[in-house]
Amino acid sequence: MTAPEQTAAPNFIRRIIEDDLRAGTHGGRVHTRFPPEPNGYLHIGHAKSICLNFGLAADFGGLCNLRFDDTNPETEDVEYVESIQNDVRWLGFDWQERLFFASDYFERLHDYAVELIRRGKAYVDSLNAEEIRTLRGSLTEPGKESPHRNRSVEENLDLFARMRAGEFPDGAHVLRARIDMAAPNVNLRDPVIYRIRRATHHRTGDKWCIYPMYDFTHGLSDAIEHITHSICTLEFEDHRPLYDWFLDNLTTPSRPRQYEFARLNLDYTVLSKRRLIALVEGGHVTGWDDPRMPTLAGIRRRGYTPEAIRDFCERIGVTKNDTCIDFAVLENSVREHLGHVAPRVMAVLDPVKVVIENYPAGQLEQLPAANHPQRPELGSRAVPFAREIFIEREDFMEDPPKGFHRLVPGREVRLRYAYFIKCIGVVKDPASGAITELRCAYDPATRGGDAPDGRKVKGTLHWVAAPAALDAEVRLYDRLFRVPDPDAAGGDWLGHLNPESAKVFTGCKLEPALRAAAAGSRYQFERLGYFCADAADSRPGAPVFNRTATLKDSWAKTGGR
RNA sequence: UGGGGUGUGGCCAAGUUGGUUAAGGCACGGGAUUUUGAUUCCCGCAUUCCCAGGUUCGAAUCCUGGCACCCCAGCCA
Repeated sequence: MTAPEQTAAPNFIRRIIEDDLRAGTHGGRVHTRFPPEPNGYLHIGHAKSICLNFGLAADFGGLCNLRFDDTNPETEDVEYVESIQNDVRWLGFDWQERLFFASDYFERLHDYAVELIRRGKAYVDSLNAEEIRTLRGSLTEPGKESPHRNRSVEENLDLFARMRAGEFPDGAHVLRARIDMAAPNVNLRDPVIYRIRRATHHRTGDKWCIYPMYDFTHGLSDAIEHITHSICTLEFEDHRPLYDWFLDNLTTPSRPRQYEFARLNLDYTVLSKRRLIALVEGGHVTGWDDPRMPTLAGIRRRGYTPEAIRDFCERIGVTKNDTCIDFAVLENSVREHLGHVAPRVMAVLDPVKVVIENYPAGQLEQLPAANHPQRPELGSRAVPFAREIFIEREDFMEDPPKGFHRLVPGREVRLRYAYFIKCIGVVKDPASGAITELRCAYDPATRGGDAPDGRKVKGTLHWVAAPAALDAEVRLYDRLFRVPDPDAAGGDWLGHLNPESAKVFTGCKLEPALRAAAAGSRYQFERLGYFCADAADSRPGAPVFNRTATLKDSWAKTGGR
């Protein structure tokens, strides 16, 4: 088990567990589970649940199972059960040998259903979906009983057996719990617990043609696994009476309790499965692992670390409040982690050539550069320097606003780890007026970046020597939507997609050490941000980089850019 | 009066057996340090806890009444 954050913040669920432990409620055990349905990829919202469930188990000396809630074969697929396991593992959690599937319990679940029928607590209804809906009543009016509600136990047993045997077409009958059609909580109005569905299940194949519903399955699966605290999201709060009803009316091996917490909402993105699927299928992103997606696969490809995600989940807390987390909190978590572990390196995204007139042509010298100035133990590397280098186009201005302390005609700046240079000329394309080259002079006495006479310089620029530069593609990602809440912004939520969420820069100039960057490795491109070698598109010797996050930029904030 | 939930600073969130000046994080503002306008480091940032009454020597914490927002009528989970 990894990630037992020692500074576990207090929350209402921890308090419940502490009380249970004190009272010896579940025999002093803590056993949770993360129960995804394998019908989509995991996203950052699931990470909150994963960290909560596995984290609680770890902190209280308990266990956490991974259980797939695979009761709807029509929407589920092995592709998802694989990606989900992969993502949970990546996040840093281990379910050891406790990988379960609700489908493993189909036989037992079936027996529980039979037990319910025997006790007169369930019946086969032969109304169609439309009729059942009508009789269910409305939120303010009670429902009406089905004409089949009082069939005999024998008839119900017979019908249910024949449902299982495949004697009826899909939809012909359903098994319903016999509770209360007038219950103010509509979930209790004789909920359907089994339906006939001839679909090939990704695990049980064609063995079954009847499948149990979530409400019936979940609590019983929890009981079978001896789960103590079954933690789910708020929308299931109304289902808790049902959860309890099944456990109260059946003889189960244990008595789990359900608790609900608020799901995560994040600024400038969408987290509903339906929306995520729409983004993928509509071609608005390149796939589930598009670096702009809030999926764990996307976030991972973007360069986020598991540590950062866990830290984020720790910071946002666990409550029942309906909230929306500021995107900056997530960014802060990655910056903090990457700031500590990412080696520094230099890369010029939008290059403009600089010719240092007084530097010997043909000369190439190696200058030492720290891999992490705050962590000398991470060592240093040699960076080549030459007469022709590239600097960032936006680091030069002919007519700068006040406060701009980068390169300007006649002004001296420092090239990081190299020399002071002064701009002595600007070469432009006569036709367009665009700057094509800058002419500079360097001071040989400032090698390494310090002036022996103690003179100071306001700006320090990153740079890459032209003869040694590695050409590469770098992708700059930004928030997927241009409004904080795409659903509430009016109009079609897709209309709020940020057209600039992915900018591809080709011909970027990187320091040569990056040629060896392994796919997935993360760096800080000095003064620019954190970048990660794309795991899918990088080739040996030819990495492609994704921007994970920018560095904070107080100059940009003042409107300097 | 359908049922269930939630309301503490811009965004999160401690605080819950009523008792000093209402934690902390993010964001924001100011300052120091700085060969990344980054990092780090200080300092500031709710006389007030959805509102209105009430109980009390004392309430974010108790009572009453409002208001706002979220979820529920799948043979989805």
